[in-house]
Amino acid sequence: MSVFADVALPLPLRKSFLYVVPEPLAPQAAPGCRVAVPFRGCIRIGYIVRIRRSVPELHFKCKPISRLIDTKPLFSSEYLNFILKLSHTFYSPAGELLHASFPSGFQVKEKSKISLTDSGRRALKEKKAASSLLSALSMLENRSYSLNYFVKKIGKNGRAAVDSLQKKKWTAVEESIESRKEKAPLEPLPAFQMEMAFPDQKAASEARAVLQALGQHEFLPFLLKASQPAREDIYFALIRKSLSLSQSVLFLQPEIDLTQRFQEKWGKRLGENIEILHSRVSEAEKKRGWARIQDRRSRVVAGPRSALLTPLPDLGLIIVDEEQDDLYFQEDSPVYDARKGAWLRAQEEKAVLVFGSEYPRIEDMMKAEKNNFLVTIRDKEEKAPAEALIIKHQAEQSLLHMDTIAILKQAVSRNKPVLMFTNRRGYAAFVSCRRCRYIPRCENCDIPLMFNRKDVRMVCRYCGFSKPVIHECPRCGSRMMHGRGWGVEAVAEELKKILSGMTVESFFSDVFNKPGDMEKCLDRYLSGETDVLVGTQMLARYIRPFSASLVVVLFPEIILSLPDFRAGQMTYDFISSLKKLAGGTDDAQFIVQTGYPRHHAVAAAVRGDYLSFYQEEINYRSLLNYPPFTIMAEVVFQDRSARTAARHARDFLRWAGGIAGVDVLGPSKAPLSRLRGKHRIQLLIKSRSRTALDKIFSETLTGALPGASVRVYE
DNA sequence: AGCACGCCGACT
DNA sequence: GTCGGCGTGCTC
Repeated sequence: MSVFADVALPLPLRKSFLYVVPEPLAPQAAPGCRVAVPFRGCIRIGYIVRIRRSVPELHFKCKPISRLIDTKPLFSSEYLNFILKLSHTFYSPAGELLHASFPSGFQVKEKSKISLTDSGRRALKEKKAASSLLSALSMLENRSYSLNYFVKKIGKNGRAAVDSLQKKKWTAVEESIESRKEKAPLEPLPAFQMEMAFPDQKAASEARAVLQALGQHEFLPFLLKASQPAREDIYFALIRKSLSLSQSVLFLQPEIDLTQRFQEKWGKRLGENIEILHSRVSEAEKKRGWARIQDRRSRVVAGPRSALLTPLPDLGLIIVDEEQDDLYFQEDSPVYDARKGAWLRAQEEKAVLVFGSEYPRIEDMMKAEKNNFLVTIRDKEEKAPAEALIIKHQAEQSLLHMDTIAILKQAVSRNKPVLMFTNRRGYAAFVSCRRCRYIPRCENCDIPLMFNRKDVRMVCRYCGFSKPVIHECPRCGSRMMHGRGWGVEAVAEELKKILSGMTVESFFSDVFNKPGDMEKCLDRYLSGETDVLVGTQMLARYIRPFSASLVVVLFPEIILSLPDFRAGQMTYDFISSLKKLAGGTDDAQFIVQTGYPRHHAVAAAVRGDYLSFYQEEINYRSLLNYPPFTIMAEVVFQDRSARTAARHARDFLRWAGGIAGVDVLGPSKAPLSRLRGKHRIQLLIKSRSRTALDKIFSETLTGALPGASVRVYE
């Protein structure tokens, strides 16, 4: 009786492939093992995701696995199940997720060789084959080739040709896999020293419920609503306890820089137990780190969303800090939301899950309240918070209201450090013709080009496309092309005029040419050399709380105009993250200049009144049937040709529209209707239940969603 | 994805 | 008449 295996390949294919497990390999072949398999004439590396003793009648030829790479599974069954659920939830290829789960330093290369057999030699001499096969045979007369190279070399029909050569036994394939051997042995680990002093007993005791959950080997979620310092204390206590229980910890943060700061601050206290994994860590270091993790020598893995895909033995705790941050969503394939991923993984591993935020995502807050896992920590006695003020001003009139100017002048004259924020990069958000309203757009993406003053170019912020700025309108010929919308550079320029004699600097990525430029710019501000620093929300990530005497936010309502049900949350997040920076001195001020002073997201964020914002937002979402009141899936079909994208969308609609319990809206153009040269057609699915949504994305549809990405909101 | 098949426009 | 465009379907 044969044994079969479902093999997931690291390709953007949403299905696995069935192979026969040859008799001798059967005892060791298990889910989580890597295998080499014949696929389209080539040999490829894949992952066994399931072993089957029997299969239904097959309508295709099931090929045998060529080689088993791991005799023991590379992934635990918990990890594999987590990946399969993640794959199912986000309709993301399991093979790609598994492939991203270990450093490329451990990945094996396929090195199979093809050569002529004796009967092949005879066939060549007697010329008893079709000419295409003969020419392929003659290539092998004097030498052997790497299989994958040979297949390409014969060109057209290469795969079919190799298959028939093999069937006739004229050629032989010597399969071999090259894995890069570990050169240096793992360095011995220094004696483990963990600082025993407890940072803040009080904060930790308030989170007693969370601490007690550790070690129970049960899935227990928590939403920790607390300020950053209070959260840190609790995280430390939790990590410490997990380590004492010999459990591993996964610590996720939205951004690499935060992780680096975490390492600087906590690394020493946690001893050598901590492993930082992110894209800036070198491959060699990642490989060593990975080995230490599998060895149980490192028990804490910290990193951004991608760190979620790190197999960890005895995982007992997952922390997702700043959980409201949308950077947790991975947009490029394999697509996943690390928040949902953390949830699925904690469930599978029976671990404790801690979401932490000062102003949680509405969806998570509601879930936590409803299911009673919200832990609110009241603030410690903090440094003097800033006086918060809203100044009503329309963007069209002038950049700054006279009151804003007065406050600015006063702060600067007293040598106070000032930060100013806008959420537009560059000089102007876009350029337009005053006469005919023509707006130059990106050739690859359907968005207006941003005007970048520094190099007198118009650039696309999505794909980087740029062209020299035009002064004459290509449509009506007028010379009335003007920049519109204040970007960081334009704000800085305007400030220089108003605050003559003061140093004003812009902070955003395009301004920095050399590595280190950014740090120098920050240093100039922190040392007081720069009077006013202007930046986007990005700047806030580099400034510590309570370090500015005056923070001015310009027109946060730009976010509110986005066609996104989360715009309110984004606005609240934007304002709150900047409000944190102001304070420390008695006369510190936080100013928001806006045309919508009464919008609930703006007003509540300025007051720091999360609960009232939450109530308003919940009402709005309930009224309009948005998550968390429905599960929403946004399916975007992308293709170079608009027709293909639309056809796929229609095919999908035909299928999804017939499912009971879901509303399908669209197809329509996606908010970014063209991106990097690809047309984007969107469908929105609103579903009451997960089961109905699951039906749409069930196995029956696997592979039938070409070029589509799915984003699930719940 | 990547590749081969198939069916319609401008050319040695 | 063919070369090649890309639209279509498949990979166990």
